Amino acid sequence: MKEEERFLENYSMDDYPRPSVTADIVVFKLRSEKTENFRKDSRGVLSLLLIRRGCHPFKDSWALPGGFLPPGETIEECALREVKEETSVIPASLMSVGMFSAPGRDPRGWIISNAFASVIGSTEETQRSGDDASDAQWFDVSFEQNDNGSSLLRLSHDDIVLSAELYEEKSRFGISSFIIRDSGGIAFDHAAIIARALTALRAGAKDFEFIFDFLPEKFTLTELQNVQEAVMNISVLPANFRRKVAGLVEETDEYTEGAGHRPAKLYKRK
Amino acid sequence: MKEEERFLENYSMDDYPRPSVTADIVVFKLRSEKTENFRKDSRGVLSLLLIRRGCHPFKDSWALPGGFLPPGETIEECALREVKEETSVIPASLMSVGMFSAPGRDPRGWIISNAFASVIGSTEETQRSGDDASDAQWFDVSFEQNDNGSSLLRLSHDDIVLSAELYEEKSRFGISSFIIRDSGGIAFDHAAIIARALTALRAGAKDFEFIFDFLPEKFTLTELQNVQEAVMNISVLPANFRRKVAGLVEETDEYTEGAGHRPAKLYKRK
DNA sequence: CAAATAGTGTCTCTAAGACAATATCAC
DNA sequence: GTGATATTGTCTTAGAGACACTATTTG
Repeated sequence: MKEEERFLENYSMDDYPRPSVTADIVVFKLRSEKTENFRKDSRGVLSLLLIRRGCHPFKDSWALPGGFLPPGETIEECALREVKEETSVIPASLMSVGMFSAPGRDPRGWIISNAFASVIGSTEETQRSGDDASDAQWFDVSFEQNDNGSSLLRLSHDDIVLSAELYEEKSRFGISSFIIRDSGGIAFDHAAIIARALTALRAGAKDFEFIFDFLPEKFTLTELQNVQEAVMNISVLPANFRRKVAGLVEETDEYTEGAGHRPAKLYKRK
Repeated sequence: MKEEERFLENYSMDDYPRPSVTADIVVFKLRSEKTENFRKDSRGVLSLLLIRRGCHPFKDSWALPGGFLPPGETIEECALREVKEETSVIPASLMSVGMFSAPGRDPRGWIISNAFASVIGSTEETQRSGDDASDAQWFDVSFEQNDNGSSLLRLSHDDIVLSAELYEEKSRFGISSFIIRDSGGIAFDHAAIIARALTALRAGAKDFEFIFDFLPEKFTLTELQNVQEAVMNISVLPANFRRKVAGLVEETDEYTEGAGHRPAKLYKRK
């Protein structure tokens, strides 16, 4: 083993070019939409966090939160730390949605990014995060995937609307990636990252992997159904939804009150 | 925009530490097992490609094929190139199984790896790849996942047997990763990479994403079933399997012959 | 009571799993 | 014919989707 020790002593990383590595995170949250009618409940709207860039490149454009991977950290720890720094909230889930490494994706040079999707719950405290600083805002998400592979991503916050146009390229090898036709003003290749994160989120929501993470500890089944519908952009019948999640939840003794209609039993995740 | 140009001119990547980035690939293939009885068909065995390291570190240990990401290449192109160099065959599929970035995973320093799973078909030509050089060999795969989270990975080639012991750590955040208890002599953290690749392969095989890639263009339904069974380590009833894949395949006019039993119709992927 | 949501019962259709039976070739 | 695999038919059961109906609260 002396030989190996000697080898390692002489080994220098500087002999080969190295890229900078970043973690970019798509932070999802469910925003409660206000309603005019006192009897009508609010619907959940899927939203994600964007940050207005204060420095070059893409100064003043909207971009995903993220940052460079420092030595001594795993890429997951890095992503988690960045979410905490940007939202001051610990996310309920974090999933990798793949590497983005196309040459030229960053004008600063050779910078590749590992993208993550993360979900934060909609409790009191998290509702405020990203709202105090004008440079971090929650954008409502609309993502329509067309049958011919093209898709439209619309992110809106008040009168700010970012409309990106993409198409999904299914290469051989089972790797499908989104190509940006029109970034809609979203910085870097972040529109493609968001599209892939949404696809991953919807795949996860189909088997109920993430839907609980959007809600507080105790919730009604209708609230849970709202999450599912907002994430997947579908609508399902209450009776069927309840049957499907019956095995995944646990009753509590508590009920909602004061809503102008029949109270609902609160459930916990099993 | 002058301002941005000036910024980019003054920007230097050398101001921040950067890791080396590699792509490591788990190349899967189905090996035909010889049979003694002239009437009995051969069964397929799932196997993967390992390379005996000729240089430090882990000299003489078995490791996954892979290499450093050079500038101007995407990580997928890099993985694809490495597979071609090692097997002289273009893989039928390539899927990312995630980033491995734990500090200390490589004794040479800060080196992080994007791992891929890839499948090559079992045509005449591919059967020879990896067999000519004694430093690249196909290892039969046995991967038993226990209910308590521990799992046993056994790779064998002739009298070489590598037995690794791992356990699956399901952290919060939905990220589950394999921790190596005993590497079984497999270099670096490659035992954990293989475990994750196998999990991804099995998940894909459940919805028939990859099973066709193991076979030549024309195949019998029994051959297809053998792939499914070898990859998932299960056994299914022929009648049910045929019904399930009926919509995914297309008949041809050709049949197998000379097998000592009823000939089978050849199918193509639809 | 009216409006709105909460929650249950049940019908149909499809798909999965199990099992039995028949078909066809090479030796 | 025998031994092997190929292929089809059908019974049962579980789950998804659709729809109708009942229950409960607040203004």
